[in-house]
Amino acid sequence: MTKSSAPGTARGSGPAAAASARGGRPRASSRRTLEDAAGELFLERGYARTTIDQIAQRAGVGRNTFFNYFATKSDLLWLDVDDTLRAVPEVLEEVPAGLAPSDALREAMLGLAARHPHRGIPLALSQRETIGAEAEFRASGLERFLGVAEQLSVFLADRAGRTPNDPLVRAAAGATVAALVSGASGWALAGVERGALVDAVRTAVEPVSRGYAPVLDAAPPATR
Amino acid sequence: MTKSSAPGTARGSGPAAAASARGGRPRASSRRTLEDAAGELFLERGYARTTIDQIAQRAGVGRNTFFNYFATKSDLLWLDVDDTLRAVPEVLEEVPAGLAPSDALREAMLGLAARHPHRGIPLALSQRETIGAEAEFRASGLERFLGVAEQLSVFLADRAGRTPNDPLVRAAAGATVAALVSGASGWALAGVERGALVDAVRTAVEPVSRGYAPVLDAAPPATR
DNA sequence: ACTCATTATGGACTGAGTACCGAAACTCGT
DNA sequence: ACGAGTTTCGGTACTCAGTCCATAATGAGT
Repeated sequence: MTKSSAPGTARGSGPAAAASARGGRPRASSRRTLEDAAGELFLERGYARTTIDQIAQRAGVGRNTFFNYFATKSDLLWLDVDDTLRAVPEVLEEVPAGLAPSDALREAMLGLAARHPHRGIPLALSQRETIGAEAEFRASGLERFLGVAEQLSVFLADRAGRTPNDPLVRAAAGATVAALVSGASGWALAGVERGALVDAVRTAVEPVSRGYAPVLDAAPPATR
Repeated sequence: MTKSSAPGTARGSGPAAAASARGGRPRASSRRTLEDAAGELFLERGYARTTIDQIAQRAGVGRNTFFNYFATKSDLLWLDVDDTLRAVPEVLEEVPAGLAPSDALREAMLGLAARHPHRGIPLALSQRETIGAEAEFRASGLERFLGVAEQLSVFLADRAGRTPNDPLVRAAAGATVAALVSGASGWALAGVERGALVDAVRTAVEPVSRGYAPVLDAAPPATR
């Protein structure tokens, strides 16, 4: 890998983290400037042919300042998604406690989808031909959702009275997230006339939830 | 990402590719030497702290020769798995034609598992503390299995009379592969007393297959 | 004024991956 | 035996992401 910067720390790593600290030099509002500069350059010359130096330069900022805001170049490809993904813990807490594990799984994904802004489609996807970062986009994306899968494992383990390392739990969490990603990317790739993200996600995730229901909702093995 | 080198081209990219070419300088049997040197160094100093130069040097070979055999440093983490993954197309062809799509999905995964050598556990997993390449290991692994998911989408589309881009198809393929990975890594992480890989994979994949059965095995939408 | 915390920035460094080029080593046709 | 074509080997040089470190700028609190 190299970096990754899980969504939790992604933006958090930047100056935005120390939100309400006392003193300190004020941020030159560079973050948004950097995003914009990067967006322009990606459209102009493509992702691969854009260097971090160029981004920083266009933003009128030092190269190191870039790394103050983003841990990785590829973080720029996931701006909106990271916003949503950072809300995962919160979303998981909001899932009603009474639900069967398999239902809780589905509802968690729907809750996440409901949070995502309607226009929050990664540049890399909506302008894929122009930006041309297929490979790096997928790689950096997979790591993000792997993080989600891990959180989901813990959540599911709790709800199902099993351990997070239970193979069944991990498989269910992984498959669910995979379905989520498929649904979401299908939605994102649909034209302007795409429906609601929640619907796309439901269609994709439902079967997984249903499939794991018999094994997941049954009483966990006696051995704890 | 950066490189990736899909399993199909992974080894193929190296000299081993031009198997039965006519003339040319003979390979100094370096491939295996490089693998061994890398393995030693990874155990000695860990993955991250091992440079390609060091590997090449210990193997008594030029740095460039390394890249003749491996496209990426992380390829070294997946030697055996790549062998198995390269057989995916073949495995898919061997899945009986009469099966329902959801069953075909499961059988494909089992067929793949059956091919994998019993001792084929990535160094990075069996020696994870020593090697310490968690992040890069996962990242490079995810890409590989994403490749599998894509092949599986095409396969499934064919078997289900749908298109490979059908959201349902992609979701099913993705979820299935996710389950496969969960099962396989659970198996790999189990101690010496692990059972058969096929069994672990079956347990993980079964529910997904079963879950998608109703939607997948039904007649595809009239519109094409 | 002084201290502390935070951000900005510049310089230097590591290491992966790429490009290019010429030399070695082998096959084959003549 | 010789030359042509082909493949591997290996060196030099380069690009660029990401890290480290030291220093200056800017503000809040006392």
